[in-house]
Amino acid sequence: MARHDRTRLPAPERRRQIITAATRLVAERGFWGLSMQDVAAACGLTVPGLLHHVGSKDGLLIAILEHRDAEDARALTELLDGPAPTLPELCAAVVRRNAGQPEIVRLFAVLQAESLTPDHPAHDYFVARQQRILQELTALAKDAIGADASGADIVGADVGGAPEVLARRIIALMDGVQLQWLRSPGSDLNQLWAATAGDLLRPTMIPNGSGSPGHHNRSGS
Amino acid sequence: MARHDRTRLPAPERRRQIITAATRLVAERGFWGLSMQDVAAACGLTVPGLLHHVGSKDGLLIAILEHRDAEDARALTELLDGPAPTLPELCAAVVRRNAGQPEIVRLFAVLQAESLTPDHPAHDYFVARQQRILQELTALAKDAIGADASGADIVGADVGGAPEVLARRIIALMDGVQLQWLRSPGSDLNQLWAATAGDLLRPTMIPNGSGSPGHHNRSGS
DNA sequence: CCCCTTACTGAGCACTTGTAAAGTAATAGG
DNA sequence: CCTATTACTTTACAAGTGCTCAGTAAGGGG
Repeated sequence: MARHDRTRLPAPERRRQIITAATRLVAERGFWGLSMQDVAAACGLTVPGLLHHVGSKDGLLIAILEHRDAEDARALTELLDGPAPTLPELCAAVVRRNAGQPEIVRLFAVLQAESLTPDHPAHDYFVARQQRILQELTALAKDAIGADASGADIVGADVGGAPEVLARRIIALMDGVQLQWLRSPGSDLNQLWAATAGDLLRPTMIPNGSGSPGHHNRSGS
Repeated sequence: MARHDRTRLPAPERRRQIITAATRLVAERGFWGLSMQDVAAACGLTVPGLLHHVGSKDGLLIAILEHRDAEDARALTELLDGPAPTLPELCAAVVRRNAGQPEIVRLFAVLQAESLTPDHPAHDYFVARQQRILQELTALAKDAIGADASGADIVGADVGGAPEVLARRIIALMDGVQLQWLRSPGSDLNQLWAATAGDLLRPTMIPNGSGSPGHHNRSGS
């Protein structure tokens, strides 16, 4: 059990390793199902050795989430460093990114469901996250709708008056599609999203002009 | 700990009590986070007493899921005993029912996420369930599209050719909306669903004419 | 009445859980 | 080279895990 390899690592590096390993394990078993022993073993050190870096099991989860926040913020600002992105652009970017990291998507799917209980250590985190995402998307949706407020709606369906509703719909659809994607191992998230939800945003989704606004012809799958 | 009340119950009744208690606990903590001790305590008996009825922890989960299957089948056939339901009718019925039992919805949300891992005891169950629901909805979607194949599509958005896509979209949307609903305690699922996804099916959704299409007032958060 | 089925308890097994305290050794700075 | 920091181990603990086995007592059928 106890590794005598004595490969002593500097703190930040070991921390990164820990977070990486723990992320995978939490995505598989959830937080309640996570054992510090498994994480420690995956990193080649003992449990107290692990605790030296993260303090406690809750501390480990917090570390994971903070790391993800930082990572996502970095990747997102890099991915959208151009001018202010439109709503469809942002959706496309997010989907494209998520398609490449199923483990991360699963991490959030599992944790999001698990943390519905108020006494889950990540409960507050996910409440705040949900609220933040909803606000951001609502703002973008307002732009998307307002830009085309002339008459024909830019989105494929009736929005119902509030851009918040459009934001909620997008969030719900993405969560649901991602769940389906994760459950069918062979599938591609990009395809699944484009087929299932693409035409809700299609008109402005493709910058280069093949898609003329107004009508979208029903294309084969 | 050990109850001396000696309230001895007949097997089916105790089983029902166990399943009810366990359902609530699994919905809160997931299956990995569930402890037999908690279930036993909630039923006022000891752990071996509980094991006498369900055999093992996995057996308990199986019992829960089987009970839910039976219960859902019963409620659904009762709710739709009329002629063959259209797709919007079925959606409305499901939503209306789910709105009244958030704990059950949460049970499935948590378990569905947790069981993404193949070694979860409910993995196969949810794979099969997902497949079954998709087939059923696809069949209904085929009818819904075919019935209105004349020109204007019955659904609010481009279907993309395959009724399966419409089914997938509905499933995804419902899963996502339910998640949002569960996370904001005050909200009403009926409203949330109508606002977020209603206009995807609205045209045929309301048989009796009170609801004129076009507007629905915005629901609160 | 008795007896036999059965719902249930008590004790205990062989772990595993997260965490604390104290000691060891590798490394960086002077 | 020496010393202070610190990454890490060993040991230990108290509690909790699912589960087994043998026993007890309640309730229904004869």
